[in-house]
Amino acid sequence: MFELDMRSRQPIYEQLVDKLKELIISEVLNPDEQLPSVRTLAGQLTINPNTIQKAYRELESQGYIYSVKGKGSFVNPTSLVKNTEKLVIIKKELKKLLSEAMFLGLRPEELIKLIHDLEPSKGGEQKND
Amino acid sequence: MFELDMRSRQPIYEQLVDKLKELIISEVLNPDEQLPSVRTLAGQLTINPNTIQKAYRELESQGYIYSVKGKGSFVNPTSLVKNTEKLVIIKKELKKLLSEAMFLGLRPEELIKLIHDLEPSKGGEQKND
Amino acid sequence: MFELDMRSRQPIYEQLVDKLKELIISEVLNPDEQLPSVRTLAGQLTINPNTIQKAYRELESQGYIYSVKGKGSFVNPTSLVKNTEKLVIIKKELKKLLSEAMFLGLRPEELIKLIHDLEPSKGGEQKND
Amino acid sequence: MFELDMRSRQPIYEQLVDKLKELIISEVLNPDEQLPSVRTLAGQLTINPNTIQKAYRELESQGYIYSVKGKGSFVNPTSLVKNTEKLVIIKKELKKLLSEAMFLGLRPEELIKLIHDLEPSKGGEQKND
DNA sequence: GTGGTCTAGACCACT
DNA sequence: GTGGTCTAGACCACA
Repeated sequence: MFELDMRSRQPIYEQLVDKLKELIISEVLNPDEQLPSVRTLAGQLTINPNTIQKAYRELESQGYIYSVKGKGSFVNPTSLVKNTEKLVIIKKELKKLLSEAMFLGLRPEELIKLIHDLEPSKGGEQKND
Repeated sequence: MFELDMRSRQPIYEQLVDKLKELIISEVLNPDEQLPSVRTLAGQLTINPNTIQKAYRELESQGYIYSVKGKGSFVNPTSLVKNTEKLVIIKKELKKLLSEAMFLGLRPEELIKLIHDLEPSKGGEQKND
Repeated sequence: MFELDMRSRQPIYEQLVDKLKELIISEVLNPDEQLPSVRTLAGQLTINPNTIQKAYRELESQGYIYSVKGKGSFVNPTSLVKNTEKLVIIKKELKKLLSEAMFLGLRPEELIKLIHDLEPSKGGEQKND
Repeated sequence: MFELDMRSRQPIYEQLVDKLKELIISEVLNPDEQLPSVRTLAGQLTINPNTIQKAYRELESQGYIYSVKGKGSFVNPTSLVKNTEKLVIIKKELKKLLSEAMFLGLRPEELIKLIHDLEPSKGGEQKND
């Protein structure tokens, strides 16, 4: 299910955050759906439960999920996630990446294609590599 | 010349890499032009030469510059930079950022605007905040 | 009657405590009035009786209700609730919240409005969201 | 300097977050001032460095401080902290606390006094019990 | 069973 | 030296 790269420079918990965000954004995980428990997921991925906790906590503070003691962790309804401040930051990062990509030869058409692939109508159909 | 934010979360050497990439991409620094030496740049910016070294090494491994022992570091002709493997990675990152941005409510129009801002005026006109 | 948010971060028993306090404070529940029994309330809300128990125990230790073995739980006459120690704690918390709110830009006028909203209509008129 | 209650129900790291926020809000700690290092503070308080880290990380994600690898943790300029979403939450909490306080006999005058004590002009003069 | 806190101790990345 | 990540293992609170 999850493919973690233990040798990556990117911390494991961040990889987890990214993967889970992806699943939430692409609506593979639906609002109020329960996530695997900290311990179960830790068992499956053979990593320390604390690492999963850290990822879940990060997702919670970013508004993607909520956790309830004694019950579990759940996906937040999307309406709660919207954060305008974050959008500003992301746009800045996009700008940087875009200029580098175009320098390296990314053709605008490809870019447009990339965008269309992400249109909401597609809802999780697209390949992921 | 360089404005480094010593208070930024982003490590100084990464800021340097980004700035230098920008200058190369926007062709402020031309192919085969010599970069300032590690020591002089360190002196100008009043930071540790090791930090500059690290930035130059990173740029070299990414193909943006080349170093000649005893002479200095130089900008690579752009044709050599066009690294398809790198493009694949960047496209993946773009995809991630784009889908998150759209999830958070970025309107496609804004995105198109972002792209157009970068394309025609490639000579370094655009503001960067 | 009670609207519990099963998805809230706040433990269910605490939500119960808050709701019941509200009802007592706004005098919807009058002194010496009997509260619903643990079991019936548990049945109505379809939650575990232990959770109700815990809420009642908490309210009792805070002086808002009293329990009589074999008979049930009852609202305390308000005079008994006036616990100066408790007030000290609450004032401390208020101070903390107030200073943070003002640091984040809460204007004193808004604060005054908040207070006036609570004072005159004490009978439970105000909206609670 | 810090008085931590190891027996409190409130987690240590949260107590730390509160104390540090207080110091930042009351401008005892000034913008860009360096906080004690994770290890030093851990040593002084004889608690685990990880616990300090957790507190610092929380403060960072709330915008009160920023941390730089290899350099240390620093107080953020206040302008960066302002977060409107958080204000909404705080106002809701204030409402709850206020109604409880008034039920317990807090006189409006005392409340007004509390507010005046916090006016920016006072800047950290007030007693803290 | 669930999430959450804390410790002790190791190791990495950055300056 | 600094912050940051990760593990192993203990214990608490909630349902």
